[in-house]
Amino acid sequence: MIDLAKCLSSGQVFRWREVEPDVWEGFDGSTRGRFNSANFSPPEDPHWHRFFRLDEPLDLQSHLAQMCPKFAALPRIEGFRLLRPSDPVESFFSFLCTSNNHLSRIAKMVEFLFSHSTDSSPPTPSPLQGEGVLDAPLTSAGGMSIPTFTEPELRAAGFGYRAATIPQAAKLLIARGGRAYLQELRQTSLKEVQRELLSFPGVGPKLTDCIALYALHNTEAVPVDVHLWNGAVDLYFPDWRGTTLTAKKYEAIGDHFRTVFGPWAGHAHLFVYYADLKSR
DNA sequence: TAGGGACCTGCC
DNA sequence: GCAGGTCCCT
Repeated sequence: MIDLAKCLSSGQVFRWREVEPDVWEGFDGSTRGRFNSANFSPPEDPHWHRFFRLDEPLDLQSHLAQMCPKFAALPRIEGFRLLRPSDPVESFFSFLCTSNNHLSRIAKMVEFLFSHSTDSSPPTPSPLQGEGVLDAPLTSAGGMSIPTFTEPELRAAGFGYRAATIPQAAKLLIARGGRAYLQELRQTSLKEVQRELLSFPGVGPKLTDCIALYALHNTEAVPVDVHLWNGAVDLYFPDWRGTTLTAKKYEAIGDHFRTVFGPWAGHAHLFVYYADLKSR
């Protein structure tokens, strides 16, 4: 059993809305979805099979608890799963919107970036169709473009100080090969990925690991935000209670998760993160 | 290395 | 005031 609402509203993906009670609508890349969250079972389609990671244990939390007794102390989070978004460009820019930000505003910003770039929307002229746009034009063949808005446009749309970094990051991404560059990074070690992503403006250690985990499917990545910090301190680093997160500690937390959970570190992080998110 | 402050906007 | 950080400067 998958808790669809929990999965889609937990900050892994940002393009889904509950359009009426128990009905969730949104996009993964250029693929549209409309699902009922009451008694949800994913469609047989290979696309959604990958998105919901159905080749992985259904009771993920128990699977992880077997690797770590302390992890078993977490409250039960029913039906929760790590998602596997298909389009690295979508995830890349989505997480660029998340720094020091709230879920509700993130969703609006992500919608602004991508609302014109899916094959279901009418091919109205938009800044996305300007120069620098990669991949297919906005046709029924699908394929999402790279957002190439300018800073004033994003300022006007309420992006705040991220209005400066997002166009810069887009330029750099395009210069490095765009979507193909990100897809190549899927075959690259986490260390190397971190080095690459950290060189983007507006991308620090936390966003680096978010992009590694969700855009690149590197499940060794452990994004340490305030919630994961709280949870990790409670669970594994009680001596650090009352101290602040530094670069050293950031690294140590990720290393600990990787030591204990190996390639399931990213999955484990999600439960620790979510448990703290809901407890405060 | 660690600590402190600014930064857009919106909600508590 | 502070938030699901980053960047810049002591």
